[in-house]
Amino acid sequence: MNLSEIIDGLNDNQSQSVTLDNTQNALILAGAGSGKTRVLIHRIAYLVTQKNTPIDAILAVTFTNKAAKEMRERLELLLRRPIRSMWVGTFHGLAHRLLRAHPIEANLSTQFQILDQQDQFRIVKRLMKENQIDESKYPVRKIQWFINQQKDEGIRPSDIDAGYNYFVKQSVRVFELYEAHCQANELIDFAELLVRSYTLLKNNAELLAHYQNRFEHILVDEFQDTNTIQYKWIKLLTSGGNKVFCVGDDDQSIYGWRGAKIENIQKLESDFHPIQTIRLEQNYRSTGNILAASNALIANNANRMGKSLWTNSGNGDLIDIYEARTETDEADFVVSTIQKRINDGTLPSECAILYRSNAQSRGFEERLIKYNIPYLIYGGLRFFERAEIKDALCYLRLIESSADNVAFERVVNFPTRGIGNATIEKIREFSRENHTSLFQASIALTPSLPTRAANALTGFTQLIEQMSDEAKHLDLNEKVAYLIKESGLINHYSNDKTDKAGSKKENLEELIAAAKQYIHEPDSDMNEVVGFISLASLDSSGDTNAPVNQNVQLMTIHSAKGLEFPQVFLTGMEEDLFPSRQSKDEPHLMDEERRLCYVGMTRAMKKLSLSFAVKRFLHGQSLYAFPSRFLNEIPSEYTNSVKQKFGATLQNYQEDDIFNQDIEPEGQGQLKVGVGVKHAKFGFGTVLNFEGDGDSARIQIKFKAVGTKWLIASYANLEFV
DNA sequence: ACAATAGGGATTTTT
DNA sequence: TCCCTATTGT
Repeated sequence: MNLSEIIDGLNDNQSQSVTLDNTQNALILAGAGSGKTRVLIHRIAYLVTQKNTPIDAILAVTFTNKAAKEMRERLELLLRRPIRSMWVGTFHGLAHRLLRAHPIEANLSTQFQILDQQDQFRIVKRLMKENQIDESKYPVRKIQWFINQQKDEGIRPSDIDAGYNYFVKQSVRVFELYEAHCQANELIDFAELLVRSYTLLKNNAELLAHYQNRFEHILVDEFQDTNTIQYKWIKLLTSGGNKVFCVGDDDQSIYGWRGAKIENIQKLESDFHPIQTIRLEQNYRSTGNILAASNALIANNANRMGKSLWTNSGNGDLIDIYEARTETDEADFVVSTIQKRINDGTLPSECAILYRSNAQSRGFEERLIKYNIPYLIYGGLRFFERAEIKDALCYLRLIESSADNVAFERVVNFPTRGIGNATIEKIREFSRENHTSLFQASIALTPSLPTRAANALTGFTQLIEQMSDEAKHLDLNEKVAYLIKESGLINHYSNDKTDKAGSKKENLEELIAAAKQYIHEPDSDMNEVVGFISLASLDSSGDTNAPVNQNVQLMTIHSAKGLEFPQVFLTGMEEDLFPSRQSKDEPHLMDEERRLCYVGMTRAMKKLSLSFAVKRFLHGQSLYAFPSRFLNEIPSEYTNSVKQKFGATLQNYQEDDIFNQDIEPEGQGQLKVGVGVKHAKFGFGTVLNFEGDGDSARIQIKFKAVGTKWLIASYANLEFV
C-alpha cells in the first residue's frame, strides 16, 4: 500500500497529523465535524504500512464499544486485511482484558465478576441496611456516587480524611464495607477495572515492561473525556518512551460530572513534552451560520485551548429561534415543522429533537403520535440491562460458578418458588459466619429449615446442579436457550400479563441469538461463557433490536455527541433547565453547560432550530422561565425569530388556557366545557366543546396523552371526574 | 406472593 | 406529574 492511498482526500492538517513522524507524541485538537475518526484510522494505517509497525504494537483506546467497533471495521477496510490481534477497545474493555490475563497478579481469582451500576446499587444498599445506616439521611444513590467519584480519582477509603464532615464520614464507612465485600466476593465494578489494572501494572515492573515494550504506539480518542485514573493509566503505559497520539476537543468535554477532567487534555502539552499539536478546524458537517453561531457561543468560555471552526460550504439558512408559550406549544412547533418538512420531502430520520433532560421527551412523543410520524427515543434501559436479560444471564453465571453470590441473590426466588426473605436472610447469615458461598450455605442449611422452605430451597439447588450438568456440553447459544426454558423464565414471561407486546419473551429470544453470534467473534483468549457474560456487562450498545432507521430521533444532547443530523431541534432553551439550575452557582459547571450547548448546535448539518417555552409544566407545576443565556450569546445576525404561527398552534393556546384553569364542574356527570373526563383508552382529558346532548352528543375532548378528538357520547363511555 | 397504596424524589449516564 | 420503592393488606 502506498502513501497516496492513505493521505488521498485528506486536507493539509489532516494529512500532516497522519504523517507525523513516528517518534513524536501528538495532540490533535479536532473540532466537531472535522474528521477526527478518519485521522485516527489513517494514522494507524500510516504506521502499519509506511513505518512497518506491527499491528500488535498498537493500542487504540476509545470510550464506547461502538467507536471501537467502527474503528476496527474501517481500519480493516482501509488495510484490506483482518487485524484481530490489534488491541482496540474501550478503557474498561482493555483493563478487563488485562485483569483476565493476569488475575493472580491483580489479587483476584479467575472467577471474578463485573458489577454493573444496578448490581453495585443493590450491594451498597444491602450493606447499609446490614449496618444500620439510615437511608433517608444518606441516600444510597449519593453514597454510590461518592464511592465511584473516589475510584475515578484512584482514591481508596484509607486515603480519605473526612474531617468533621459527617456525610463524608459515613460514605467512607460504606466505602470500606463495600470494598471488603467486593474483595471477598471477587467483584469488580466499572471504576475498579481501571484502578485495578492500573495498580496491577504499577506494582509489577515485569508486566509493565512487557506491555510498554509491546505497545509502541498508543492512540486515544476523545481525550477530553478521560478521568484521572485513565490519564494515569495512559501515562504509566507510555513512560517507557512509547508514543501517544491523542485526539480530542476541549470544547466538547461534557462528562465532567462523571469524573472526566478537561484539564487532562490541557496538560498533555506539558506532561508529554515534546508533543506536536495540530488543530483540525475545517468542518465538513455544518453550514457557515451554524458554525459562526457555535463559535460565538463557545467563545464565552474561559480557559479554552483555542480553536475556531470554519467551512467553505456556504452560510446556509439562518438559525430559527422560536418562543413558545408552553412546552406543549413548543412540541407543537417542532413537530408541525417536521411534518411540513416531511411533506416537502425530508425523511423523518433526518430530523433530531434534542433536549437537556429525558423528562422533556414526553411532550414531543405525544405530538409525534398525534401527527402519526414515526419516531425513536434513545435512552432508558439498554438491552443487557433489561430485567429479563439479567435474569437469564444470572442463571448462566450460576451454572458457570455456583459461588456467584450476586447471581444467586437475583434468581434464587425468581421465578418465585417459595423462598422468602426470612429464608434468604438465614442463608446470608450462615454464609457470612462460615465463609461459604450462598449456594453452599443453602445446601448446608436445608436440613434445619422448616419443611416448606427446605423443599423450595432444595428445588432450587437441585435445579442449578441439574442444569449445570445437562448444559455442560452444549454450545453457548444452546446453553442459553436451555437455561431460559429449564429455569422457568420463559414460562414466567409467557404468563406475564403486563408484558402485552411479549417483548420480554422476544428479548430472551434475542439473547439466544446474541449468544450464537458471540461464538463467532469471541473476545480474545477468554473462556467463552466468561467472555460472553463480561461482554454483557461492558457493552451497553448491544441492542440488536434497533428499529429501522426511518424515524425522527429523540435524545438528550449527551447521547447525541458524536452524531450528526441534517435537521436539529434544540429544545428547552430556558434558564434553570438549560443551563441547568444545579450548574448555576459554579462557573466551571456553567462552562460545561455551554459546551453541551455547543455540542448540541454542532450536531446540525443544514438546519438548526432553537426553542424555549415561557411557561413550562415540570414536576407537577407550571413554572415561568427566562430564555436561556445561551440564546443571548448567539449574535442575532445568524438567527431568525420565528414569528409565523402555525394554524394549529393558535388554537392550542386557547386549549391550553382552558386546560390549565381548574374549573370546578357543577355536579357530577354534567356535560360542560372545561369538565374533566376519563376515557378507557385515551385516558384523562378536558371537554373543549360539544354539540347536542344525551347519548347523541358529540364531544370534543383534549386528552392529555393523545391530543384533541371528537367523540360520540354513546360510544365513548366517558367517566366524568 | 402479589396487588393496591402511599410517600419521596426528580440532570446528564460512553463503561 | 411520573416513576420507583417500601409498606400494607388479602
